Amino acid sequence: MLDRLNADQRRAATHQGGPLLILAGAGTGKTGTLVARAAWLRAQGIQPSRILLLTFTRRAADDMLARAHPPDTAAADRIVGGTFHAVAHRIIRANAEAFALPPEFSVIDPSDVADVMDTLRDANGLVATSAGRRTPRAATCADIYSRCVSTGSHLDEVLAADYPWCVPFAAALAGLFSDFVSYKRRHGLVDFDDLLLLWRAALADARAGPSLRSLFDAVLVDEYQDVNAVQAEIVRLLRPDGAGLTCVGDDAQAIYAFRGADPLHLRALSGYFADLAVIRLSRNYRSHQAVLSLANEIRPQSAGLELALTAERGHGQRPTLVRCHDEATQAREICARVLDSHEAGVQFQQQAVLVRAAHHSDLLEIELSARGIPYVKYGGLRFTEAAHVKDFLAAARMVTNPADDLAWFRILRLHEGIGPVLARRVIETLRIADPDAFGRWPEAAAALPPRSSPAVSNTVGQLAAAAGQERTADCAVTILAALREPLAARYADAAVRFADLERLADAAAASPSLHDALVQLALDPPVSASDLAGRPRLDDDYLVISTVHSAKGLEWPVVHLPQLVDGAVPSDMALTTAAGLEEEQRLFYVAVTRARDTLYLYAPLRMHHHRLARDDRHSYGQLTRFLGPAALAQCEQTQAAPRRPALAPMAPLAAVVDGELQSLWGPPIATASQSRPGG
DNA sequence: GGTAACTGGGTTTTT
DNA sequence: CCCAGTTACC
Repeated sequence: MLDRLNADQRRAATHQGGPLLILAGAGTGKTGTLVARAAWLRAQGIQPSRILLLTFTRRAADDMLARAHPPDTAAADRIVGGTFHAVAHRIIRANAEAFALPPEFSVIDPSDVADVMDTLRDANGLVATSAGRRTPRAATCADIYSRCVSTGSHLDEVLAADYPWCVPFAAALAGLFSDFVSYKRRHGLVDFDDLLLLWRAALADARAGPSLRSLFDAVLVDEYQDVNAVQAEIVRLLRPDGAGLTCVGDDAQAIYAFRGADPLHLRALSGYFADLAVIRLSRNYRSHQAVLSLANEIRPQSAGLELALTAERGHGQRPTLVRCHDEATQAREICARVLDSHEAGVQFQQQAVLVRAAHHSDLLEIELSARGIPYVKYGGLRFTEAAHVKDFLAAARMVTNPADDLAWFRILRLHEGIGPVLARRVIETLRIADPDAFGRWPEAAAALPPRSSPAVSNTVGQLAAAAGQERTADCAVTILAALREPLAARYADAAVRFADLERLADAAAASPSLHDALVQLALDPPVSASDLAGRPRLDDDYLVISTVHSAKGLEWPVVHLPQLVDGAVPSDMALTTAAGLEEEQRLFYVAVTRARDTLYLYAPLRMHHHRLARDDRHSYGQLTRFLGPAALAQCEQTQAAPRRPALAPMAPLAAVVDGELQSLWGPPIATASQSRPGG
C-alpha cells in the first residue's frame, strides 16, 4: 500500500507519535493517504475497531472504509467510521438512559426545527404585525439558533455579525430559544446540534469521559477545515494530548461557514498542540497544470499554511473564459460546448456544470431540455423536503415516538377539514406526552367535525396498529397503508408521490428498526427517489449539474462554471462582510479545482437580478472580482456572438392583431358583415 | 369560529 | 416554489 504513495504521502502515512496535520490541496491523493495511514496504524498493532475515522459526508466515510478493507470484513475487524453526527448518534443511542433521553428519541432535521420554532414564535412576540415590522421567519430563527450553538457565540454577537436586521428582536429570540430547548426536552427531540453537544458533554464528563475516550487509540479527521467549534472540541476531548490524532484538511477549501464551520480551527491546531507536525501534499494528480495555474492564482493564502499545486499530468489546455451578451447566450454556449466535447468522445457524465446557487441553472436547464441533452441536478431541493415525504416521515415518527406532537400536527392537518386550531385541540386532548396517547383517541375524535372524523380515525387507528408491530418491514407497510387515502385526497399527483413512498418504505424496511431508518434519512437524506433504489440506470449518460457545495471532493474531465459575475459569484448575500467574501473566494477555488482536463468559465454581461424591482430586474453585471488581471492572464478569452433575431422588426403588436381581435366582438362593421354571412 | 382557496412578493450554500 | 396575508365559504 505504501509503494503507491509519493514521498510526502508516505511521510504522512507513517508519521509516528504526536499530532499530525496533513495540509492536503485539492486532488493530491488525500483519501489514499488516509487509507494508507489507517493501514499503517494497524500494522503498528492497533486494532481496527480502535481506529475512529470522522468525515463530513456519509459518502466520504463509505469511500474510505471501502478502500480500507474488503467488504466481507467482520464488524469487529472494521475501522469505526462515519460523520460526526452519525457517530454521535450511535453513542447516544447506545446510552440513551445515561443521557436521560427516551430510548426512541426523535432526531429532527433543520426543517423540523423551523417548524417547532414556528409554533413557539407567537408566544414570544415574533409574529408579523400588519404594522409592517418584518419579523425573522421561522427558518431564519432556526439558522440564528444553530449559529449560536455551533460557533459557541452569544446571540448578540451572532446578530451583530451576521443578522444585523434582527438585532431589534434579540430579546424575543432569546425567549424563543429558551422555549425551544425546553420544548425539545419535553418531547424527546434531538436536533443535529444536540447530537454534537451531547457527545461533547459526555466526553467532558468526569465519569463518562474517560471510558468514551478509551474506546479509541487513533482518531482520523477528514476535512478538518469544515469543523465547527463543538466538533473541534470533540476532537480535542477525544485526543487531549494530541497523541494518535491525524487531521486532514485545506483551509483554502473551507466553504461551510454558514453552518458554523470556521477554518480558524484548523489554523489554531498548531497553537493548541505544540508538537503538531504539518505535512503538505501539493503534488496534484487530478488536473492539468494549465488549470492549476489559474487555481494557484486565485487560491487565498493564509500565513503559515501556504500551498501551491503542481500538476503530475502535464500542461494541458488553458481555461477558456467565454464572455456572453446575456444569460440566454450563456446557456446556448454551454450547450454548444457540452455537445462539442460529447462529439469529441467525452460522455455527458464526464462533464459537470457547477453553480453557486441552485437557481443559477434555471435557464440552462430549459435550454438543455430543448436540445434533448439529459442531465441530473445535485444540490438544491432535497427529496426529504417534498411534502409527501415529510408526511411519511411524520407518520413514522408518530409511531416510534408518540410524544412527538409536531408529527401528530402534520398528520392531523393532512386531512380535509382539519386546520391548525383543531389539530392543536386534538393534541391537547390526547396528552401525547403521557403514555398510551393512542388509547385516548375516541375522546379526541368526538371533537372533530363529522365529515372528517372517520377518515382521521382510520389513519390514526392504522398508525396505532403500526406502533404495535415488531418487524420494521411490517411497520413500514402499515404506515404506507395508513397514508394511502389521505394522500390520495390531498395531492393531485398522488400516484407518483405514493410510488416514491413505496421506495422509501422499502429502504426503511431494510433497517434494524424504524428509529434507525428515520435517523439515517435525517442525517443522510437521499437526493432523489431514484437514489433510494441504488443507481438503476448506470448505463444511461447524464450531464451533471451541481452546486459547488455538493461538488466538493468530486472531479470531472470537463467542468463548466457559469454566472461569473459579481452578485452571483460572489453571491450578493455575501458581499457585505469581509469574511463572507473570503468564503466566496474559497468556493470559487473549490469550483476551479474540480476540473481534470478542460475548464470553461462563462461571464454573462446582463444578469437577471431578482432582488431588484420588477421593472428593473436586468442590470449589467461586472465580471467576478475573483478574476483579476493575473488570473485572467491564465485564461484564453473569447466573446460569444449574440443571437441575431430571425425576423425583421414588425409593427407593434396592437397594430398586428388587436384590430383583428376587436372584430370578433366589436360592433358589426361593413367589412366584417360581408365576411360573416348572417352577421 | 375555523378552514380552504387565492394572491402577491421573495428566493445561497447543507451535515 | 414557499410563505404571509386576505377573502370567501362552512
